[in-house]
Amino acid sequence: MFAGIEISSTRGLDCCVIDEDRKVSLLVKARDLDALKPVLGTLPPTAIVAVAAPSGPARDSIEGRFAEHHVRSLGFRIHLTPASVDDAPARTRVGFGLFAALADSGFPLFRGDDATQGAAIEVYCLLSYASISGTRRSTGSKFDWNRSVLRSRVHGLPKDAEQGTLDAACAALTAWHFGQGNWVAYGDPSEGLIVAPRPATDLARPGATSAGQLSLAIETSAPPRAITPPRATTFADRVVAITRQIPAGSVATFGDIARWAGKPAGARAVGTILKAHGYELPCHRVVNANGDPPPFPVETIKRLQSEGVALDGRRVDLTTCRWRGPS
DNA sequence: TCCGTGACGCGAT
DNA sequence: GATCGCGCCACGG
Repeated sequence: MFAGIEISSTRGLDCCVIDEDRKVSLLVKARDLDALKPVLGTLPPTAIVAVAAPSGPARDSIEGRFAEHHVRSLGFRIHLTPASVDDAPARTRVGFGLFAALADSGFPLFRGDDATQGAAIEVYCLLSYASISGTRRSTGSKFDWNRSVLRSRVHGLPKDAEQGTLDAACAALTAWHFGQGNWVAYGDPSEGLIVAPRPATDLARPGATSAGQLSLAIETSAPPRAITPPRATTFADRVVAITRQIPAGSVATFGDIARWAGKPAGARAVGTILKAHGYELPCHRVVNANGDPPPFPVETIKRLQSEGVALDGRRVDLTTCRWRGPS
């Protein structure tokens, strides 16, 4: 059995279950998570459950999850999941709750291991549609394109299926591909993987990817379970990138940068990294938590003054000049 | 692989 | 306030 679940913030949850022959055996609309839970209890322990929503918050505090960056590098405008649950939209929070409920029901989140039965996987429908069909929607409505992709691949879908139903079926089909071993995964296993059917063609559009930043090519030849180590940007890379963005007239603390780079406790490491990069970065705009600039007394103070940073003696006034962080 | 070092942060004194 | 101790993390020998 292969289940797919789509979450809509306005229309509730859609669930589609298909069998080994990709025939629809169950279609359910649930108003909320509690209404769906009884359905989860009816699934066999070996079922694969695909959910079209993020499985958890981002681990790093600035820029969504690595899975989403990888999918974006393929040209999809996937939403970035925040690091804080409080910042997540309602639909995303429902998704977190759903994955928790699935784990309770015996379908733990797939994290790239060998256990590929009785598992929950995260999917992204637009990616799945493209991977399955080998094409991207160019003209025409999204709805018509989705339906045409599914028409010959999922049997027994009602003619009047709504978008939510289609996406649930697409998720279920992705679960089916997963069950066949015909899948690839994007992202960081410890943070959350997005699973998709193995693409029929190379998904990356020429020019659509910032290959320098995210050279994350997933291995598309056998064995299918191979997951390319996802963390293409190291902590040091992110520290450098963030420091470069600090505007003149503002400063950031080592701790700020460590948090934005994803390691709140890595302030000390930020100092190590910045020291190694010397003059290529505006290191004078990075101060410690007291506002003391790094040890280049005269030069640093002069540069900060010329940029309009408020100084109390040789100490930066953090209350007025602290950068609010990368956008 | 292990271990010492350091442009850090924070709480305690 | 200053200073200390401890934890933290990347890096290099």
